Amino acid sequence: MTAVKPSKDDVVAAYRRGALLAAARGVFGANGFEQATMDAIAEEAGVAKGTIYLYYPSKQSIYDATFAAGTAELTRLTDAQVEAAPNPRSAIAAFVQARVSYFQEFPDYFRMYVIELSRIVIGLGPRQGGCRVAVEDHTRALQRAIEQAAARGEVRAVDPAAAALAVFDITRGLVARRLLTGAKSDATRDIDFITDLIWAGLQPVSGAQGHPA
Amino acid sequence: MTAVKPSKDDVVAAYRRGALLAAARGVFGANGFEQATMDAIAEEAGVAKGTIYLYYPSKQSIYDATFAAGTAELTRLTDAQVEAAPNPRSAIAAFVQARVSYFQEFPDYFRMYVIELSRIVIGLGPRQGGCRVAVEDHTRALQRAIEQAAARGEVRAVDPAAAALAVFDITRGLVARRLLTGAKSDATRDIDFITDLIWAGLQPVSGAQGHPA
DNA sequence: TGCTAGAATGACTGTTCGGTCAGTGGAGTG
DNA sequence: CACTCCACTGACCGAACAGTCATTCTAGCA
Repeated sequence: MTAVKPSKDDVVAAYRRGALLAAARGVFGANGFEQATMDAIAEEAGVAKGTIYLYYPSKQSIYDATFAAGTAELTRLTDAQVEAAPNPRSAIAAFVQARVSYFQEFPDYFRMYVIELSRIVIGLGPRQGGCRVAVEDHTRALQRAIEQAAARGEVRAVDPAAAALAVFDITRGLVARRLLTGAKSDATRDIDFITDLIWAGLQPVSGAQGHPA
Repeated sequence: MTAVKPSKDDVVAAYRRGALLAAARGVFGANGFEQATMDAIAEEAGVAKGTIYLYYPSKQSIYDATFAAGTAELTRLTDAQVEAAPNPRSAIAAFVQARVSYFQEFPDYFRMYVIELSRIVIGLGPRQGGCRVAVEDHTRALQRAIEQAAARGEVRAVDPAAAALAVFDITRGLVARRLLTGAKSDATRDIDFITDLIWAGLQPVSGAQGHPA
């Protein structure tokens, strides 16, 4: 509400915060939360350790800020692409495409993301709720697309959440494998494979009844 | 080669090792490698910390032993179920079923497993190769089943490895979600959903050409 | 029962790392 | 130029923890 004009100091502070976040993403991505040290982040950012504490009160807080920044951007991009898709099949493709390319652009964020997902499973995530919501957020647009398609009879009457999560899981696995093998190749083939597999899997009629002997 | 009869001491030692492994699984599963402490494992096992070092030379080594034990068992069970399946569709169902039930029985192992997979992505896994192989091992039987089905024309000519990994990924996600929500309900519905989705997705004819407008 | 080997113990050590704060230097001001 | 202010620094502190080892306990034997 109070519309203060950003002073020079504010701008400098914002810049510093951004630089710290980028450094933190590199260090956290390369080492995970526990193995990452504040000294390493400081060195990466080219400042003294104490300086970080002028901008973030704790290791956890800079971690959270780093993760949240990436998550917000990823969600924004994914949703935009999915919602711009002209039809359900394209929506699936768009979902996979958006995430693969974002993760490929920021592999350090992807590493943080993967670790965070596994921390949730353990139950010691940073505020257990925080990231659960993120997964649901990331999945929501796709889920809605599938829901609508089901309503229009373009796909089987499946649980849209389960189907969306399946795409989510496969995509995550794909990105992980591409990152590991250092795949620089175009991801189009992989994305098409996933899209085909799921789209075919969701078709109304065929296949589902093949439970012989 | 040297067939020594197991002495009483050997038996006691084996028992002790087993107890330590079970305690370690609980602690590592609940905390992850870094957060887990040798003191906690010792307490869980009801021995003094020094005792652990009589059986395992380091924290890393007891971790590795714990993880390897679970992995070997999981692989054995999965392969057995998949190979016993009478047809490809059942093979997929068997794969998912075997893993869901094993993970459900040993949630602590599942937590270690998930963390280990994410460590690989970071690149600082325990012997980077160690677990890569595990994923391939776990996937191999299913992959072969899909391969054969493709050869017989029962499914589309897909990349069997990619298809198997897709099932792998979805299954992992399913287990994670069930663990999180504390789902005690029968997993049959979920397993059927995955099986239907993938089996339909692999069908020879239909679906794949739905790229309108 | 007394003796002994070696299993088990847990206090201790060295190190690592998150977080602190007294001190410094340089930009802004009059 | 002198003075002030504060962003920045990095040596330091205390806690946590892997791993050690001198000591204690105990099972098995004579």
